Amino acid sequence: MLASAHLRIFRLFDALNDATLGVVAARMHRIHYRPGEQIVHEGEQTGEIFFVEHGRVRLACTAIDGREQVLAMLRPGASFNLISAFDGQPNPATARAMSVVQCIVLPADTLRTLIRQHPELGLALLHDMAGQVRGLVVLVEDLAFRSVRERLARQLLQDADGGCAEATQQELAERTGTVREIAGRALRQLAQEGLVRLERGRVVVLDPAGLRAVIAEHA
Amino acid sequence: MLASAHLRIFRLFDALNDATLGVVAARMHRIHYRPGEQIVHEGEQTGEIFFVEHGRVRLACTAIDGREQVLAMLRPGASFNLISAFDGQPNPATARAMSVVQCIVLPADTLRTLIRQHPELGLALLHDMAGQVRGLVVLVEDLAFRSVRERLARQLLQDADGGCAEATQQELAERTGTVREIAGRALRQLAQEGLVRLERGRVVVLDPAGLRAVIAEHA
DNA sequence: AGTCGTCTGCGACTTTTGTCTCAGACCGAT
DNA sequence: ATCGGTCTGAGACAAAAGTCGCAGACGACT
Repeated sequence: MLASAHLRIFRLFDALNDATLGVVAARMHRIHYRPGEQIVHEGEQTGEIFFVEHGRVRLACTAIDGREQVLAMLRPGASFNLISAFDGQPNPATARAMSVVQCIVLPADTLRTLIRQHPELGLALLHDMAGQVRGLVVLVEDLAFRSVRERLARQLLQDADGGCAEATQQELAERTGTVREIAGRALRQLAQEGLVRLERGRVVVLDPAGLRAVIAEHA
Repeated sequence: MLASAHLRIFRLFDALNDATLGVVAARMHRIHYRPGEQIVHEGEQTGEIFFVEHGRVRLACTAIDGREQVLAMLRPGASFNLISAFDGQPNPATARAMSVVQCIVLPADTLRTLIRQHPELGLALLHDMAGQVRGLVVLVEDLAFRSVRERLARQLLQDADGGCAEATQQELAERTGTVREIAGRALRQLAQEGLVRLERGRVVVLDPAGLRAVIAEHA
């Protein structure tokens, strides 16, 4: 059984007291996913809201030819499927577990009634969703204005916790909106310039300042 | 003075009764803008929420080199600056009047207190914002997967109320995320194929079905 | 009617990105 | 140790997008 304490890692619920949260917890259940497993599929409509407890979840949309564009990488504490839950339309993106993932699931109508009782929760969600919009705007700017090289540099900086980004070139390509070969080329060039070192399944960032310069150079 | 009736065109306020709406109306004021005038600037933070009463408003973000990427074209009934209002961060986009525009402005904190009193309003806003997210995801898919030709075809279809799109090639280029020359080329090709006719400041759509075929051809 | 600014047409050229193809390297499992 | 799958390096080529430069056309305004 889920206890209210489990939900405290989600700032969204800060506005609710323990009693209320306990009632909510009773309506939720926990699901586990294996790496690579799809959690929600583009086009389907589940009517449920997911909260990431452990692991990494990738939100991406798929083209007809199979290419994928990553919209966001979610960490514990984040939620997804909100959009579909609030406008009732099919989900615009696919969510996939990129590691062992543990999620908590809440029916959308439970959340709606909860908002009616606790308007603060609605405000928190609006705050949350505003962040999502912001992230998408940044992505649009990236795709519209910047070269693969620049996008890659950004991605590496953002992705490199503790000096190295744990991702294959294929994965980096999808996150930056291009294909493996192009990402590989750009990475090799960055490596030649001494900014990164390439290893199998990871990229070690040697010179963060240099990468930041790459991003700015286009100006 | 603003009357509550003026606010009824915004579905957002459906949940409020006339008395409440009257109180809200007292807090709002109306502003007019000339074509081309900037309403909110990227990076600034106004703490106000705008509702479009009349005219067309363009939301766009600007690159360092001056190129613009249009995020959305707003019609009467739409709102903007919500994101900045709810997370307190600077506005990610510039809003510009593309015609004579009349807006109603509401302080963000008034809206917040209003949501606390009427949670339904929060739900309505969440619904609204979900639509915004959806629009951005579509834009990202467009930029990532489709060619200029295809994006242009989409834009023309979506834009052509009553058979013709009233926009310069420059404007169409910005909406489709490219430059004037490229958009011009693609348009001339579409014209040669008999799908559209080019005129000064407008594009007449001759064959909507043909345009839809253009969008699908890439598959 | 003339002038100015905006809008358009269009060609030559460069750069960037994407496609195709193959070979070698690495890793885990048998 | 060998095998198969995944990951990577790399080159040739094609296509798309962007840049530059310029000329003409149209409209608004004086």
